[in-house]
Order: sequence, then C-alpha cells, then structure tokens
Amino acid sequence: MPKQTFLNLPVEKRTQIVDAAVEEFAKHGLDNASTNRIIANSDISKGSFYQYFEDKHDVFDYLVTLLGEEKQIYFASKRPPDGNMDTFGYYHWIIKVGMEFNSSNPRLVQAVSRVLLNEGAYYGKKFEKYRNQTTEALRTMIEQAMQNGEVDPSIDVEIAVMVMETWTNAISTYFLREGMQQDDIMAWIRSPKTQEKIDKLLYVMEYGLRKTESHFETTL
Amino acid sequence: MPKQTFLNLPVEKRTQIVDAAVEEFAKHGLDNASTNRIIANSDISKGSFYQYFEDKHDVFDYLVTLLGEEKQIYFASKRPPDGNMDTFGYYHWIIKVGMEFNSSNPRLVQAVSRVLLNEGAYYGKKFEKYRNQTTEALRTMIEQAMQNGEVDPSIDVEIAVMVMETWTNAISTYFLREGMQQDDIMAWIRSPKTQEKIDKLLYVMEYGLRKTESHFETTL
DNA sequence: ATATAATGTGACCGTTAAGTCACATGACCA
DNA sequence: TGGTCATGTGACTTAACGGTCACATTATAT
Repeated sequence: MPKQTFLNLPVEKRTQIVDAAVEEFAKHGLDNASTNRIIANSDISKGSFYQYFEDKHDVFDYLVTLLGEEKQIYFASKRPPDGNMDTFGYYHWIIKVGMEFNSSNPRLVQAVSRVLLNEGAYYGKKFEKYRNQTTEALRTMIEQAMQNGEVDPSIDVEIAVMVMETWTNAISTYFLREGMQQDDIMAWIRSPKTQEKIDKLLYVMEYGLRKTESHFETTL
Repeated sequence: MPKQTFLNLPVEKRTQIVDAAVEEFAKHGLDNASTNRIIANSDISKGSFYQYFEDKHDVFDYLVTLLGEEKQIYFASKRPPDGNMDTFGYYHWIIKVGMEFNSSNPRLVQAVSRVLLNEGAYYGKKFEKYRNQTTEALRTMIEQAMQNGEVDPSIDVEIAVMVMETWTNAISTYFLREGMQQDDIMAWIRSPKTQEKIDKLLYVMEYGLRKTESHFETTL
C-alpha cells in the first residue's frame, strides 16, 4: 500500500507516476523493473519515491489493486445481457467482457498479468493471494454448474477449476501475444475473426466439460 | 554453442559446470541468473568461464540442446507400446513418457521450461526457434488426425495446435508446481492419483476435439 | 631442456541497482 | 513576520552485475 503522502498528491502527478510504473512493469516485469527508471520517467526525485512507496513491490501491489478496482467498475457497468443463461454462457460472457476491458487498459493489464501469470507461476506464496481469488470464484461457479447438471460430474471440481483457469490463462496469453501487436486493439478484439477464434476455443473447452458418457467413475 | 575449450574438458568438470548452471537457471530464471554465482558454485574462475562460453545466454542455449538430446535418447529407449493406436492415444503416450522423463531430470527440465514457458511467452523472437519445433510436430500430427477423421474438422488446425500446446503447457506447469515439491518425484508421477489426474485432463481435452456435431461451419 | 601454444586466474573497470540522509523548499498557522 | 512541520531533492553508500586483460600455470612438441 502506498503511503499517505502519495494519496495526498494531485491527480495529475499521481497518474504521471502510475503511468511510468505501468510502463516499467509492462516492459521489464517485476524482477527487472527499475525504480530509477520509474523515477526518471515520472519526473520525481528519488527521495520522493521512497516517501510515496515502501519499495518496488509496494508500487506493483498498488497497480494490482488498481487493476482490480477498474475491472470491477467496468464489469459493473456491463450487467449481464439476459437472465436465463447457463454457466457456460455466463463464463463465455465473462471472457468476452474481460477481453473488452483488457483492450481498454492494455498496458496495465500487461504489466500485471505478465508478473502474475508468469513470474509468479511456480513458486507460489508470493502471489497466491491474487490467484486464490479467481480460483475460488471459479470453484463456486463450477459447483453450481454441477448441481445444475451442466458439468460432467465424473470430472472432479479440482480438475474443472484447473481446466477453466488454463483456458482463461491461455486466452489472456493469446491476447497479450497477438493483441498487443495491433494498432487498434479494440478493433482487433471486436473483429469477427478474433471473436470466432475465442468462440472456438471456448467451444473446445465446453465440449470437454459438458455431460456425456464418461469412461470415468463418478467420484462422489 | 560453447567454445571448443569447454568440450575438451574432462567430464567431471563439465558436469560440475552444467550442474551449477542448471541450478542457477532453475532458481533464478534467465534474466536474473548470475554468471558470478555459476562460477562460484562450479569452482572455476571468471576467466575460464568466458573461455568456455560467450556469455550467460550461451550457457542457457547449451542446456536447451542438452535437454533436447537427453529427451531424444529417453524416447528412443521407450518405443511405442503397440502399433494400432490412434492420434489421441499416441499423444497420451507422449505426455506420459514425457512426464516420466521430466521426473528423471527435474532440475534441468525446470531450468529450461521456466524460461521457455514463461519469460519467453510473450515477446517472441528470442525463443521462437525452440517453440516452433514442437508446434510444427503438433501441426503435422493434427493434420494427420484430421485426415483420419479423428479430430473435428470444423476446428481449424491453428486452433487445434493451440489447444494441444495449451494442454502440454498446462500439464508441464502442473508438474513443475506440484511435482517439484515431492520427495520422490518418480513415485509421485507413477501414483494412481497423479495418473488419473492426467488421464482426466487429457480426457477433457480429447472430448473437445473429437468429432461431434459442431455448430461451426467446416472451414475447408 | 627449451620453446611455444593452450588454458587458468582474479584484480579490476564501468555500469546499474536499491536505499539513505542532510539539507532545501514551500505551506500553513500564530 | 517568524516558526514549524510536511514535502521535495540528489549526492552518496553499498553491493552486485557482466566483461576484460595482463599475467601465471600447465601441456605439448622439438
């Protein structure tokens, strides 16, 4: 968490610093990010930096919460299209709106995802708290879907969670790799070609999870 | 490629250096790996290091080819179980033998995968050559499988490749995250629980790719 | 035994990093 | 106006990095 001094700052100065930090983490990840460069690019002095934040990780943490807040606002402004939608449809909607959101904040998304999906991928602990949030949300969603008979019950919840996480990550990665190279990200996201690609990816996921004659025993 | 000087070295010394390098990359990734530490842990002098290798990347490249070679030898020693096996069965077999191989070389696998799957995930170019190899192999496999009518033709090859890559990566990540914490990796891999988990994951993948009534048009 | 080539060595250089601190500047209040 | 407290500043310290190079050591050939 940034210190009070930072929060007292006028917005222009604050966004100046945030922008520089976003750019730095997007370009260099967490480990290789340099506070010196953030300072140089945000036109504040070294002393000020340490009066605003504890250190590099403190800045990054702030960006993560910032992303969370903005995402929440964005989703709140796009309440679900219609009420009678099954879990897969809902997940589908989440993914698509999520992609739209990503397009409108590409650098911030890139800065955060890069670190959370990659650097933090193996040796947990450090970023567990962030990942656990989405995992929990997915789990309840899947449990619900199983009760509704939408998800194959022979696949245990653990696995189903992993599958959905895998797909969410894969699509994020696809977005970061392909989308970030586009001139107009928003247009790229909305193009029929991209939409179809995502549809197909989700289709593949769905028909692996859907109820069919499984050759596995139902594990309670 | 290491310089001739390195290749002339007695095996003990060479493995000493390789071990130190593997440990370093496994722990710190590519960017944060330190040649100084590799030198300290392999008991050679700084001057010698630069007489053996160009730089850090040169060492890493060597590890990648080393891993490739050892993998090839391992697979060669385990020729496929029986001849009449469809593509999914073959892929299944590949994954399982691959996991067994990983278990027998966990640190080397970790050192290389960590960099190739993560650090190299977005900003291609640098590691494209390594990734393209597997991508190409997958593509031909899938094309074959489509001709055999095993893979849903409404899913284009591109997508199918991405799906299979996604799964291979997901399982590798799972291995690195869970497996690396086990006392006896080999035992963990061979345990019915782990085997079932992998079976289920591949089952989920398979029944998304298998031929069913797709609601997509067949794109040629 | 001597000359020549190959290999080994670590002090040293320039660069960059994170973080500190004595001091300067400006805001606010009595 | 004078005093005090919050904020701003950049030179400085310490530490690590990659990489070089003059010199020492060892192996090989004559």
